Amino acid sequence: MRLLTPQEAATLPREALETHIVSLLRRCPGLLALRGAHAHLLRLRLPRLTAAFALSKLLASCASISDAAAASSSYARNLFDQIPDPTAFCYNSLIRALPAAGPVLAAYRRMLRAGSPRPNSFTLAFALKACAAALAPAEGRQLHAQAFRQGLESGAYVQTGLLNLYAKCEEVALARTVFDGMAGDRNLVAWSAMIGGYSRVGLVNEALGLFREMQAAGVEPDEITMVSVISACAKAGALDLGRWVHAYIDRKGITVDLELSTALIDMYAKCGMIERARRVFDGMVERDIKAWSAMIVGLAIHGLVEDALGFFSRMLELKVRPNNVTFVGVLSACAHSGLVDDGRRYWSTMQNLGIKPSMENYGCMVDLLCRSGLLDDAYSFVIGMPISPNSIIWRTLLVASKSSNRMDIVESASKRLLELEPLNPENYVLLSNLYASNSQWDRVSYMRKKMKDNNVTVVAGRSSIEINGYLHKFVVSDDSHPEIKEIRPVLREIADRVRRAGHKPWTAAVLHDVGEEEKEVALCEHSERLAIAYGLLKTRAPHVIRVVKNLRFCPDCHEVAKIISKSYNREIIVRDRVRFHKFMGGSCSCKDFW
DNA sequence: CTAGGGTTAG
Repeated sequence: MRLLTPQEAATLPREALETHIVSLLRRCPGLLALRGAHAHLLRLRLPRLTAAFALSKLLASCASISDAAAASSSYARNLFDQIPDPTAFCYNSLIRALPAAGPVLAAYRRMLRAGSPRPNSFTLAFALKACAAALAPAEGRQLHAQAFRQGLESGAYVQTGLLNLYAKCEEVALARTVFDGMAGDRNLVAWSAMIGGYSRVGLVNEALGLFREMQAAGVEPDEITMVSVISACAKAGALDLGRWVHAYIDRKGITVDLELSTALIDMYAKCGMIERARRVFDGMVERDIKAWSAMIVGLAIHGLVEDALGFFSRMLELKVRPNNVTFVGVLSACAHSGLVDDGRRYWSTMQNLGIKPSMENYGCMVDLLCRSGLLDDAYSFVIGMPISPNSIIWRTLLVASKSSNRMDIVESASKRLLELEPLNPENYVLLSNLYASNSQWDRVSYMRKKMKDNNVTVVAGRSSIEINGYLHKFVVSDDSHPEIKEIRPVLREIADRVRRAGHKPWTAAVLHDVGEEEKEVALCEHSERLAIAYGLLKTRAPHVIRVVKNLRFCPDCHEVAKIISKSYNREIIVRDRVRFHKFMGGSCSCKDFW
């Protein structure tokens, strides 16, 4: 577009000048461009009112520019301070441009203190969105109270803003309260936000149930709704459901856009159908870094290392810039097949690309070194990390030190782990099992004592299985399932077969502090066995029994699943959260851990 | 000027 000269600007009417300002700012993708436009507008020596208009519009543009939030937000603050009588629109724009919940709340309070203008529903909607993005429910609650005080709580946008805030912060019950309060005017956005909230925390049946309710209420889903539904299936490993939902998407002619495709790739990969994931990926018209990353991570999960690395180079050739998540895929692929040198090379590639390693990236490197038996390298790598290692990293190191019988590393790593997380039951399960398998009984009882002293109780093992589109959940020794009477005999038979197969009814040392005779009961009522029993009861071969388990350091569930598989001639896959041991060529089975 | 979506290590 042609820029105006000051002489031209002086002769133009106000409307024309404002049009010029608006279309000029529309062309500003980043902070630099915006500053350029700002300088141009200053040169025009606009009349007072038009200048204020320009500043407001400049401020509004700050929210949508892509530059580092910090730089653009301080620029936005500067602009705001230059506006003599900021309107509500100005405050709203400022709030939109601020990066964190704290500053947003401060700006909101400043507006209240000024007395005028009053916040409107836009103000609250923006502020709530900022709190949701920053995962700051405390600040959000304050805004919730404010919404009441300002009489703005009934606005549709404020309500969905609140709903979404709670949903994003995983406060599902609060989100539901808001949702229930909306009864009459729930629109597609509200339904989607609520479904997304359930999906985020893994309440798949609730997400799916609400999805059905939504349809019954005559609200037609769009691609955004379906992303949440599909990712709920991915989280739960609900393959049949996921396929049904995919078919539904096709049947309804819902656009499978970039985000939905990515969700589908993730779902198929996490549910074990990597070929379908790949087909979705191949069918995409555009692929951004998240799509590539989902695909690469999916391939890595399945141990398809060459493919994962091949996709990575193809991605680089297409000039798509990798991010931390991409390198999680690449590095974990290397770790899964012992490619230490390649892993190290990718590590420096990452640094050369200016990507600051995330905790997960460090974790991948530790895992890579550990799996290759380079315990000393792994240990010095952990010690040399510029950020303080988290508990996952210490546990990775511990498990590997145990397999290599490096009790010296176990010693110091366990110390650090318990300092870091003295209240996490997972750590005690891990450590006491570790010492038990090394016959260090004094250590085992020390762990128990420490647990007791710290008032730590063990997390129950939880598993789920999908039957006919419904997810059945089981907890250790849980008899609340409506069909428990039919499940029990199957369980007993499983226990018999396990014993006949010569499997020692050994179980986690602290998980069940029980006598010998009770041990077998505890063993046969492990959650995954309950789930497998239910699967045997409800399905016939060749239906694959897929069970999802919550605990990673579960001592023998995969081994037992294998025995049951063989004995019943059924395919049984036990998956812990995302990893399929079936595809790992044994490299990741519990046997190696313990 | 408002609200809902996808990828992360053990």
